[in-house]
Amino acid sequence: MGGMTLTQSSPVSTDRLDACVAAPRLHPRPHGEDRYTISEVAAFTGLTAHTLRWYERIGLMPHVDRSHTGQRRFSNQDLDWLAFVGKLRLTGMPVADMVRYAELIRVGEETFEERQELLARTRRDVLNRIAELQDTVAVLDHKISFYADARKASERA
Amino acid sequence: MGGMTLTQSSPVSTDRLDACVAAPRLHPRPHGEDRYTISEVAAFTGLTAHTLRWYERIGLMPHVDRSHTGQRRFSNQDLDWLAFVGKLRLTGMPVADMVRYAELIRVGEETFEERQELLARTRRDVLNRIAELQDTVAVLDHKISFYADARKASERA
DNA sequence: CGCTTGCTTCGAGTGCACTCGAAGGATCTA
DNA sequence: TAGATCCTTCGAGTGCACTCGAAGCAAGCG
Repeated sequence: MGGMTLTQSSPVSTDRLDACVAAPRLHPRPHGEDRYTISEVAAFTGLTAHTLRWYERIGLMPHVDRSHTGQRRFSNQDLDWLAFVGKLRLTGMPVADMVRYAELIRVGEETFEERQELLARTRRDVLNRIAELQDTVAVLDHKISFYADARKASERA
Repeated sequence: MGGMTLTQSSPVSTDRLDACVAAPRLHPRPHGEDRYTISEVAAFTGLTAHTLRWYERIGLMPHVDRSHTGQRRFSNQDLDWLAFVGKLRLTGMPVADMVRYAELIRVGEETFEERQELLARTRRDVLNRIAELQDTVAVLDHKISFYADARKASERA
């Protein structure tokens, strides 16, 4: 697990309104020089070249640019997208759902509503997940303090 | 996924101090009648009988009682344990780590410290996970409001 | 010029956590 | 006493998300 240093992701592909806004040095190279090779992207994201090609194959990358000879050239937007995918992965969202979202982006602006709904559903799921985890922390705290008390008691003995 | 209705879990096995305390009706049957068959437990937890036996096989169940003829009879404590395991599973903790914890319980009270440490580590991990998820929610909010704005704008047009 | 990196396609392997089925027998319940 | 439920052991299958290797060839770079 190498990195995924990139964090702030802006809406991708069809919505490039804030592509360069409020992002001082989030990308390895500035707009204009953002034509990364696959191994560069692998280094930045911690994903392998194999996995990056696989993402593209299954439709999880909304179209990566190519050099005149057919080599992949990833852009800052692609990096943003990958960072976003990384976040979604952390939520446990199945890859199939991410692919769905990527498809909607490929289709165009008429899918804004559906995209919003998908993200809203995801958001709801993530909040539920957070609640579950907080619940778990409570249980853990309970048990941890039990052990703390027990050990204090045995010291006193 | 059937259920796992049980939620509050009390320290299990070696620490039965609060076994019946502050738990008015958390268990299907009261203390004394808590000798559940495997299919009952399967119904309560949503796990299959296969999975319950598998948990035992790999050491994830600290010793289930048996009837005089060798059939499993689960106790309320076993149910608590299963509920706890369910919570840990939600955190993404690998089964091997849970087995480790179960082993420590089997060994006895001299492992209190190690158990406490293990739980503390887990707690830390869960808190990190929560932070990541909150981060993700922020990204999601960002994108959702982008789509909301975009759709409002297109309505105005 | 040679080495590294990249491309494609194909297919197999990995790790995790189940999940299921079957054989062959014992026990429980109505 | 019949049919449901339980036991054991064994081994295979599933789904997900990679992960890797190899073949065979094109391109980049020092």
